[in-house]
Amino acid sequence: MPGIQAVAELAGVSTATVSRALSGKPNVSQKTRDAVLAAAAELGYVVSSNASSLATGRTRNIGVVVPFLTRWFYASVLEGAESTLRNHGYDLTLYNLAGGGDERRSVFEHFLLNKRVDAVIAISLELTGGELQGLLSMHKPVVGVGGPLPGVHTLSIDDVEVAQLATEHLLQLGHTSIAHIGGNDDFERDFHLPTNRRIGYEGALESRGIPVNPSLFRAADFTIEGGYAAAKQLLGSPRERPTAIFAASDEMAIGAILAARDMGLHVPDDVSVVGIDDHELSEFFGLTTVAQFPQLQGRMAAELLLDQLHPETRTQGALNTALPFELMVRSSTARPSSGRG
Amino acid sequence: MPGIQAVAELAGVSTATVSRALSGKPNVSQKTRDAVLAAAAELGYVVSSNASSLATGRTRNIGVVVPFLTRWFYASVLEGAESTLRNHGYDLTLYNLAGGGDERRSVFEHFLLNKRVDAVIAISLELTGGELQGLLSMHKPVVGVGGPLPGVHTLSIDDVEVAQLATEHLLQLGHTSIAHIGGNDDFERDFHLPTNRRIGYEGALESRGIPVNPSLFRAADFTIEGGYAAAKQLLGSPRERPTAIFAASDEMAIGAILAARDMGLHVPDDVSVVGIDDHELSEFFGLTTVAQFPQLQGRMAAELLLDQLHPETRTQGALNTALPFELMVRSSTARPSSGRG
DNA sequence: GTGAAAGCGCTAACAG
DNA sequence: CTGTTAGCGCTTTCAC
Repeated sequence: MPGIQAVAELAGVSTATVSRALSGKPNVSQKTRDAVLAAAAELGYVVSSNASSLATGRTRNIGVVVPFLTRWFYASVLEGAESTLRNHGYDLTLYNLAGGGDERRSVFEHFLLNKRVDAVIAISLELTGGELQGLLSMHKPVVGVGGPLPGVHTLSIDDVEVAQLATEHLLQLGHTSIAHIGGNDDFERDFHLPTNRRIGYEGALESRGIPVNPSLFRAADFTIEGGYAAAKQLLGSPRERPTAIFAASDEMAIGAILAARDMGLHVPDDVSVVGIDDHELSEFFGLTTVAQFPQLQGRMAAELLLDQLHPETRTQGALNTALPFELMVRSSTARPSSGRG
Repeated sequence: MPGIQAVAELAGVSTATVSRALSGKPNVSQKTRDAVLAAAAELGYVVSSNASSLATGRTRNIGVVVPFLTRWFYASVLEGAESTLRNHGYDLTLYNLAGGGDERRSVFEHFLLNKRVDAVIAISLELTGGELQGLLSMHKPVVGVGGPLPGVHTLSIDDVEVAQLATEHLLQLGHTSIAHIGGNDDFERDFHLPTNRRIGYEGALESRGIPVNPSLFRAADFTIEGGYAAAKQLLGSPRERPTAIFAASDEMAIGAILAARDMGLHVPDDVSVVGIDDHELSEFFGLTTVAQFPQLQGRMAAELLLDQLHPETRTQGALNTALPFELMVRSSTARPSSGRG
């Protein structure tokens, strides 16, 4: 494991010059630079990032905190962030909060407890004032994904808008009896996502003069299983079986499709289903959905952060950036069949 | 951002004592230790892991390389590793190879290029001689999950055995016409997993004197979609429709269940289906499967590594540890119905 | 354009 | 049990 000294000796220059040459600093003659590069290559020299970090105060390592790892959505955001960061020469250290309980505190103390990261990306996590304070007081830029965070750059999708779009698609097809499978309270912490989507849904109905029917709402846990159970309730109602279901996530929407099938109902003839996400399984199920592009979200978060880390390139923008979304119409939605109510 | 010096002054001791007290070293009087702890708390002092790493040569950070992030299986292994590492005070830096192409080389050069990690966990990755060499020559312990790696501690499941168990379950129920949906060549790199599972399947058949019928085999890509397509082929055969399908993964098995349903076949009455993994969706689909416990695998890998990092506690074991697996019988398998062949 | 030297913040002998 | 003193391996003024 040769050090910078060894390279310096081999190249016949000082360690200072080696450092300059290797980090692409301007004040080095081409000739010297070549010699240093050759020497470094010959010895297989690699800088010690610790030593370098200690000297510069920057680690080229950023922390990413996620609430779950095994859900497709979060894994995708993470994937987007990881590849972008690595392409820029940054490492990513991962903190997963899924364990619950003390995990969270331990993670945030970890962050503060070791200045190993230059910055933090928080995915779908509503940081507390204290957590944010801690990070910012150590001059660690923070970027949030999923909702607004006071005083921090964030990226988020307009959940109200997205839900409205999904519902409008159903309305435009002619549905008037539209059920909604929303998120339950456990997910409210996460920027009130269930409430926002429900607001969008209700708003769309009301703007068409359709009264909101509370019995057409069910809360679930964003899983296929949860969506399945909720849909069974909804579709089993003998009196007011809806002709369409808008689920707050694709996984729940897929659960709804499976529930319909199990009840002998045909999608979309008997019931239309629309979700949100564009989950990897959605195409397979022919699910109409509002796509949000999690990998892109991860990438954008990483880029936003890198921007902040390199003020010379800084492109100062608004504090909260709106994320793109798009209605993907597939085969799970159609006009309500005339044969039924 | 107070340094160790500030704490030393406040506590009225030397920096060496602060260091000792804070890292729980034995030679410190209780009284002094308390004073130091108090001072550190008062100042909100946190060690600089860089400085510490530089001085000790150890980073308390370990690198984890995964081939994919968005597949439930890998995410689960990662989750297991992350939580146990963090519980032991280690950070995890993540390297995802899903991008393909140059990613892999860049990652391994990264590892060698910065001594930021103390060790590496490679998940379902058959490292090349060069990659291994590089790591080991820098004295970085490596633990592999998923298959044997020369000269390195590894954890792996006995794929032949697992496949045999799944197939035997079907045989014991009385099936004789058992199809197999295996993995395609893209997954061979990964410790020949498809081949091994196929060997187990064929071995089980042969030991019962049932000839292997090549037309009852289909290769797919481990996804629901792939399993669906393969199963359609298998079940659509007018002459030799199998009474059971053994899929090399739960996702493919779920695809098979959905295919059967779409063809109007009933599971398990018309066709039994068994998979491998115990995927998070398997219970929902009532899928009989051979569970392998990915989170546990991650945890065990982390523990094995920590063992190697702390030789004082070292429990030297075999180079390759067998991972547990277990048949979970649910409702997708039953005796072949007497009404059919 | 290049070298000398002073740290970055901590830990680990070595004394005492 | 505690303090002194070297570094760990690099970067960065400041001179030349």
